[in-house]
Amino acid sequence: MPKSSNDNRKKTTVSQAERREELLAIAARVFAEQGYSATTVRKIADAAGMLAGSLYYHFDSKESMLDEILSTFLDELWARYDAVLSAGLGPRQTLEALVTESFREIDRHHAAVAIYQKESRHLGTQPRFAYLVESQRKFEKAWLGTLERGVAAKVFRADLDVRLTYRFLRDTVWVAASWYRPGGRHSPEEIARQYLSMVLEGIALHEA
Amino acid sequence: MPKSSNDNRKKTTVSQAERREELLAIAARVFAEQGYSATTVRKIADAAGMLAGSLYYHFDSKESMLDEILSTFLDELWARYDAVLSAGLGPRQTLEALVTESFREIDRHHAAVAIYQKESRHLGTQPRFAYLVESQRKFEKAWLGTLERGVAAKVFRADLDVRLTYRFLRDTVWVAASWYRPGGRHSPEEIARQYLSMVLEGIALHEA
DNA sequence: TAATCTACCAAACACTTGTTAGGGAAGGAG
DNA sequence: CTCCTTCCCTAACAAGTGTTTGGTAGATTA
Repeated sequence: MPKSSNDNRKKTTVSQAERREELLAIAARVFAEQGYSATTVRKIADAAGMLAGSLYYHFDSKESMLDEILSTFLDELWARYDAVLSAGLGPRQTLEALVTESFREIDRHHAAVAIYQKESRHLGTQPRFAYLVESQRKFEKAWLGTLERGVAAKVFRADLDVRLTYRFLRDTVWVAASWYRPGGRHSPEEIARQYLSMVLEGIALHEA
Repeated sequence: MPKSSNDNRKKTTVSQAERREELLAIAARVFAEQGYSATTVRKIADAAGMLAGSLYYHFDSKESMLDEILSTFLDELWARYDAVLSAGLGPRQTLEALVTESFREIDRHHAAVAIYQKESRHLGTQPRFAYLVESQRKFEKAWLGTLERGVAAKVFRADLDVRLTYRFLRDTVWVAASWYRPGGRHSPEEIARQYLSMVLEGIALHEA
C-alpha cells in the first residue's frame, strides 16, 4: 500500500490489476473442477506457476479469492438482470430475456457459475457470504414475479404450482453450467432458444 | 472378524448391520450438507455422538463410507430403472415412469442424491469411483434411447436437439434434490406429475 | 464364575492445511 | 550508479487432517 500520493506507476498499477484477474480466473477454474475446500492453495499456485505463499502477495486469504470471484460474477449478473427487469417487457418476453441473459452469463463466467452452483447453499450460512442468500431472494422475486404476471395475463398456464415451476426453471438454467463448455457446438443464444422452446411449448408433439 | 463357524450371535450381527446403516445415514447427511471434503471425520463422529477414531471400528476409511453410500444408492436406483426399461412400455410411458421413479428415489435417498449431484463429476476421475461414470453412461443410454424412440414414433417433437433435451431432463430431475425435503408439502408423485406436465405440455397457455 | 466379544474411548501418529516472515532478483526512477 | 518498488521464493509455523494402536466397561457365552 503506497502512502505517498504520487501516481507515477501507471503501468504497474494496470498490470497488477490484470495479474489479479488472471490469478482469479485460474483459481476459479480449479475451484470449479475440484470444489472449493478440496482445492488447496498449493494447487492454485501450481496452476499459476508459482508457490503457495506467493499468492498472499495478491490476496489476503483463500476465502477472499472465492469471495471476489463470486461477488464479481453476481455484480455483473444483476446489472444485466436489472436492465431486463426495468425494460418494461411483457411476462413472456421478460422470461425469454432472463433465460437468454443467464445462458450468456454461463458462457462468460463459466467457472464462477459452477462454483456458485456447488457451494452457494453451504456458503450462505457464513456472514461473509450473506449476499449469496440475498441474491437468491432477489432471484426468486424476479422469476416468481414474472411467472405470476404471466399467469395473470393468461400467457402462462394457471394450473401449475408457481413455486415448483420457478424452481424447475431456475435449476435447469443454472445447472447447465455443469456440462456447458464455452466455445462448444451450441452458442448460448442457441441453447437459450431450444431451452425456451422446450419449456414454453413442451416436448410432446401436438398435432394441430 | 470371527474365524470360528458358529453363528450363535444372531442379535449382535443384526444390530451391527443396523448400526452401520445408522452411521452411514448420519455421514450421508453431513456429506450432503457440508460437502464431502469439507466434512471431517470428527464432524461425523460428533453427529453420531462418538469420537473420531471409533468410526474406524465400523469402516476402514472416510472414503469407503462415501463409496458405500453412493453404491448402495445406485444399486437401488438401477434395480428400479431396469424394471421400468424392461416393462415394454411406450416412449411416453417410459419417460413418465423414469421421472416418477427418479423423484421417488430422491425421496428415499435424499442425502445420497445430493452428494451424487455435487461430487460425482469430480469423483469419477478416481478409479475407485469409476462406476459413477459407467452409471452415467447407462443413464444417458436409457434416457436418450427413450427420447429417440419417442421422436421416431412421433410422440415427441423432432425439431429439438435430443442431446440437449436429455441434459435438460436429467438435470432438472436430479437437481430437485437440492431443495426437496422429505415429508414436505408435495409428495414425490405430485412433483413428478407437475414436472411431467410442464416438460411435456410446456408452461405457455395454448388456447384450443 | 470365568472367558470372550462388542463397541467404544484415549491418546497419539504422520501428514497436509492455510498463512506468515524475511529475503532477493529485476527493473524503473532519480 | 543508487534507491526503491514490484513480485516472487524460501522456509517455516500452528492448527487441523485421516488414521492407528492399545485399552476397557459391559454384555454375552460357556
